[in-house]
Amino acid sequence: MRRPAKTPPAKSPSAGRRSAKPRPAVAARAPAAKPYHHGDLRRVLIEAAMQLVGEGGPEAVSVREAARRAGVSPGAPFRHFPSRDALMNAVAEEAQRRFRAEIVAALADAPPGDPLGRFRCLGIAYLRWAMKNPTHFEIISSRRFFDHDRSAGVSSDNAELIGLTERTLAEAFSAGQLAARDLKQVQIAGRALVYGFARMHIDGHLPRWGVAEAEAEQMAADIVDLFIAGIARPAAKV
Amino acid sequence: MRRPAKTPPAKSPSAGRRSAKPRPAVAARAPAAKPYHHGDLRRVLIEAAMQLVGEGGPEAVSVREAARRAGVSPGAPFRHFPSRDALMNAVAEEAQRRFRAEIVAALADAPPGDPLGRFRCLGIAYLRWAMKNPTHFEIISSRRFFDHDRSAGVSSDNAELIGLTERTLAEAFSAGQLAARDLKQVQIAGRALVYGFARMHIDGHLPRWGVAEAEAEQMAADIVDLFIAGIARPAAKV
DNA sequence: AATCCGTGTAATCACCGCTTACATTCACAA
DNA sequence: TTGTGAATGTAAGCGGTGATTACACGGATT
Repeated sequence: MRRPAKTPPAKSPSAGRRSAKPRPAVAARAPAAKPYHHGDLRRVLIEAAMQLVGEGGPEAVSVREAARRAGVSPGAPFRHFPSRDALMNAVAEEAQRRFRAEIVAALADAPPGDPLGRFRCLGIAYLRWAMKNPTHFEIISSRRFFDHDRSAGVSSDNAELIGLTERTLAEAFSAGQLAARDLKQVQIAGRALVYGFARMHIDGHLPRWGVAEAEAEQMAADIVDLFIAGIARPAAKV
Repeated sequence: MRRPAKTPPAKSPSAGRRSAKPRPAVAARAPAAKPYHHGDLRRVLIEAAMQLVGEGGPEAVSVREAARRAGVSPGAPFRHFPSRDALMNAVAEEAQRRFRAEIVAALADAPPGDPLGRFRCLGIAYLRWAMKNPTHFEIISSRRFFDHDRSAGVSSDNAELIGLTERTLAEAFSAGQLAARDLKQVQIAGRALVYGFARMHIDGHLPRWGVAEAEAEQMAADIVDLFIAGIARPAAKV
């Protein structure tokens, strides 16, 4: 369902697959990770699924299509993922990992002396990634693909990000850069702001600014600055 | 798909339907709208779909299940909706209508003298409805179910809401209640804030506050107040 | 060398969206 | 009153999907 007229009658692209199986060029080169039958189906499936997500969003991912792209039978993926949702979980974890990596990297470039500036940097990096990878961000957002609280690895990724913002905010407060009193409120409001802007961008709720997205990114920065100006101590305004 | 073991073999609940068709009690009472075969299938289908959305989110809606609940054959709905998406569009329009109605009603109760207070009222009403009807809000948000720009009726509903906030904001500015300069930025930031908070609530990104949701609602109000304090002229703070 | 378990295949099931051909029944008019 | 056309619903079926089962293969262990 939900993919009615995609590959019409088109004879199976894997005809005679058995004899001509590509076998990702892992012969006698290196033992690699898992040189079993396929080589590394699990990873290939995740990559295929991520590609599908990038092409048509989460709904465009089907186990069969991922199997097709990996060159295996429709039932093979179920040896690695008990269900489609499990595959999506893996995809979401991978996306979350990349998201976190980029945020942390961006923050590493920020000057350590100005907590509020680092907070701003955090928001900008967040929005930049979300707008550049809308479908992947969509997966991360929706709890349908993993529980942010459970799901070991991802939980720590996400928790680390939240902890990072909390710490940065606390430092800004200690440095006397904040006028706002309740840090928890500020933290949640900040998250809601960037999350909302990112999702508005994804969901098509933003005016159709220039196709170049430069305007959207400018607006993203403006929004973050507006928020920060709102919580900053008047004398310390940037 | 996506509903593997729901109604097991369970014999069709519509056995012998033909003779005992309920016919929504519209015999000689009143001409009603469309007392055709079924009575008013279109509306019944929309209501069934809305119920399904309320039970399991947008993904849980299937044309066949809606038809089942309406007591008609699986193909019948396609006489009224050319596709599943068209049905979802109708559901979304209905949800959007109710959303708009509640917002407007809430604003009608607000004192006309204080634009910024009305703006706050807008945000609170928005969040209250979104948190009380999470799945319906989800449908409204996702552009997959209708283009907010096209889709006649809904477009006006949505545009009206946006226009309302713009006007309220402009009034607040004229009244000297705002410190922020760029009204467009403020408007988008405000929308992003409430949209983000609502979606965080839906997507499970908020701490598990009390089950009573009272805490979430309190936090929602706090967030709105924090934002308003951030854009308000210092002397005019509420 | 024999065995075992992880992996992939083939076949199959129920459910889905959607289409087509056919049956029914209301509405309007001669 | 009686046709007749259009609106509505039914039955059957297509291809696609997630998921399960029985079977085949092959590297790793003994």
